[in-house]
Amino acid sequence: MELDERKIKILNSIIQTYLITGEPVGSRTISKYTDLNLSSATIRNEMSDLEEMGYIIQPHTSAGRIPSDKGYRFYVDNLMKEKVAEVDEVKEVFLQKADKIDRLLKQVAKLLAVNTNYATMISGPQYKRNKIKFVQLSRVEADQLLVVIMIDGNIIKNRLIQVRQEVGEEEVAKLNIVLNTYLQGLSLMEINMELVQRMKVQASEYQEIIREVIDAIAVAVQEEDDLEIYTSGTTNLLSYPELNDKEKARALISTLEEKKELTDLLLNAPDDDEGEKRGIQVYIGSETPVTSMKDCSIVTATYELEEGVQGTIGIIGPKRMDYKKVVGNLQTLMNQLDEIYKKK
Amino acid sequence: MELDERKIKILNSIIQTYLITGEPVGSRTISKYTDLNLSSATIRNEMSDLEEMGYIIQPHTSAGRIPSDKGYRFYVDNLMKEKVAEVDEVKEVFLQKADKIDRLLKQVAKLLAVNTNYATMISGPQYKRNKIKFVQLSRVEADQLLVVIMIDGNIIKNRLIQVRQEVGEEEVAKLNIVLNTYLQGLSLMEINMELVQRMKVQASEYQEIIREVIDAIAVAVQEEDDLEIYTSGTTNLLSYPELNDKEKARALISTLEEKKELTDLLLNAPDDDEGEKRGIQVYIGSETPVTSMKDCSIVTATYELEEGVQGTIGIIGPKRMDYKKVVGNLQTLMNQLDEIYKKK
DNA sequence: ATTAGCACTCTAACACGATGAGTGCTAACA
DNA sequence: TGTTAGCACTCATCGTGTTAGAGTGCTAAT
Repeated sequence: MELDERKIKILNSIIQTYLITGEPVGSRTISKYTDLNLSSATIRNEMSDLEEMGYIIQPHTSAGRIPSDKGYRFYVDNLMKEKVAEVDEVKEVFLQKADKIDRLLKQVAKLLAVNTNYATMISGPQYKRNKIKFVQLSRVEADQLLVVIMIDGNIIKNRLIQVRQEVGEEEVAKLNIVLNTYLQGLSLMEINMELVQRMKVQASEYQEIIREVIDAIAVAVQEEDDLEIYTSGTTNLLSYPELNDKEKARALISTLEEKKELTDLLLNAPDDDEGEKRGIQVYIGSETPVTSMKDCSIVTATYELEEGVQGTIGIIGPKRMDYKKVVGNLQTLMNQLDEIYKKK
Repeated sequence: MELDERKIKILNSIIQTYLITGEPVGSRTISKYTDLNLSSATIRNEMSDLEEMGYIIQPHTSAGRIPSDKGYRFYVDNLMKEKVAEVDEVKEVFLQKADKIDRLLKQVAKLLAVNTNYATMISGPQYKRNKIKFVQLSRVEADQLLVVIMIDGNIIKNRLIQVRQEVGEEEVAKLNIVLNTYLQGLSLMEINMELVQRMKVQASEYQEIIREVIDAIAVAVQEEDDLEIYTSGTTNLLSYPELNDKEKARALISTLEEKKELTDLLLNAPDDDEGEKRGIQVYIGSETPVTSMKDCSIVTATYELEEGVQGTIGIIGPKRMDYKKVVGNLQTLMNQLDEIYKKK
């Protein structure tokens, strides 16, 4: 059987209506509120076909139809014309220029959650590919040093290290010079053992400290489990009747709170492909890798602050989420980010 | 009417039973499972009295009784003998010695949530009374400086500042000396204008930078809105039937997510009074200052890591929460904290 | 190919009665 | 005077039966 023009129109109608009402839609509704001028009986036949083809589902014998995952997928891929989003507020928020990046991310998450009325999550940027801007060693106590590492993108990490031998101010100053001469401008991957050896030679009796510092840098920069994920609006999900199985809702919000499971989702996001849809990905129902979200849909987008500093934003809602709006929102958000961070 | 020995025993029985079952308890249950050897009829009379006195409530005519807020209050104040908690795991967690304090707090929150099956919240420590351990100024770009501030308790704050005039490495070194000579060992309150003036004189043409740095310190140290609050186990609350009004549950979890409203609760916690109950506070039902938690009880405790570095932990559960266990848990937790941080 | 009409199915909503837990009251008892 | 047995009463809960309405699938007519 083929998906002809008319079937597509009907399918679109069904999905549109369902997105708004959240209730199964019947043949009569479609017949009345479409410009096709067909009787409900005809629609019924078409719907029967659509069901057979797997685009829609009947929850029970005498109910209307609701879109299946396949139906939503078709909608997202072919029928949806993106809305130009009305998120001008975004700009406002960014102009406050939150200096600390995590605060910014929290704001974005919240803004999106309020705007869309879905749950949002956002992962902090990954630094791995980044270069060390400078390293600063300071003496706290005789046997305690503070390492401050600044990475491209003005991200600052601190690390406190204990050393066995005592060090004085002058040595610290000397070490600072060594460290910066060798490390500045390097990414973590570029720090190899040969380099470390050379540094150790330079540091003469303070080899151990060099080793400690390198370790600290590695930990601070890599810090896989430091992947911060901020969520917002999780309780929005409680207001969608299709998710009101209590146990499921609980599991869902729990995953959002735990955050562990979300990492996969956010890290495996596709790269920014710079096309119209720039790294925007839609998971529908069982397409998502997280089991507790089988009844939801997730839209993710990859943002990039500066070269190589990138993270992911995700929006979680019911399968009948307003895909247009969500995608639109994300798109403008990405643009805003570009505008502010890249053109700066 | 007086609350005699027998009435107290009965009240205690009712509360105990209700804590376990979560269902209204009837006269017959008490008569059977108490060593008072009284018939249900007698119990009924007594219960009638207790109701009149306001300690218990009848949800509807033909149901058993449940404790009122007043009843719980009496229980907490007079009847409860604290359980010695079985939170030896706490020690384990602490020994991992999470170097970053916020990670530690998250762990504690989670541990408590898992242990008690209630929701927990924990506020990061307040630094206000703390002394500056050292200040470190570093040159990032010609017109961009990084201020690293370390406070007692090894808490590190970073601040990036823009300056109008350009500064070279030597000036930064000089400024560092000035800053540390004047500021080391001072608390924010002790930095007065006179001191700032003296520093400015020393810094000669770099007065502006001194001002900027002081500002940065003030912001970084004070940072009221930076009060981090971590929550955990919020979804635990969904499993208590008495909180399953959907709208209420939503509001409740929402407050926990928003965190704004929690600040009052956590900041106004009473000081550590070093007695047996060391700063542990119990809010029952309508006693709490947060409206969405009218149907819950909250237990808060104040912890202190080092002199002056203190914050608050809160546990939120249904009114029939296991007060003994919660208070016990918090108490051992406090002790552990003391042991590890103070005796060090 | 489309449509009107009809029989059929299924859910949601409501009423009804049975059940049982629990109470309050009264009268008898120690 | 305190305690208890007994009984009538209340009320939430649960299962059942009924009804209304929405929606379908099929068939026959257009």
